[in-house]
Amino acid sequence: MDDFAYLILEVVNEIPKGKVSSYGDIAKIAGYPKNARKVGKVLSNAEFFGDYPCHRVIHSDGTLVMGWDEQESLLLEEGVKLKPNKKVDMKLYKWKP
DNA sequence: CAGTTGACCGAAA
DNA sequence: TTTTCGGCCAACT
Repeated sequence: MDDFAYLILEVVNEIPKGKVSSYGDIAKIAGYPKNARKVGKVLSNAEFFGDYPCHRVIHSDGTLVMGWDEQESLLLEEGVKLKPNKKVDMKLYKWKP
């Protein structure tokens, strides 16, 4: 567990139910605006560190993360509605601190 | 030690 | 609108 991962997980943990955010935004909030890619890596292992709502983190465009199978179901379970094109409605669900 | 890769992003074509 | 490209940085080969 390094400091970077800790910051990321803190931010992710602050996302309220029914809201989502993007990797880039989270990286920015954490203080590492360029490390968006690493955020993905950390979140992939986030479960190992503890229970975090990493499924609430999506692409900046609102599309679900590529290469991830459970995210859609998890979001629906949280109450986040998806458009027919499998995209999250950022207008309503984009989380801004 | 050098080259790829990745749950990415934003701008440009 | 979709595709391409460059940039960023840690981990892996």
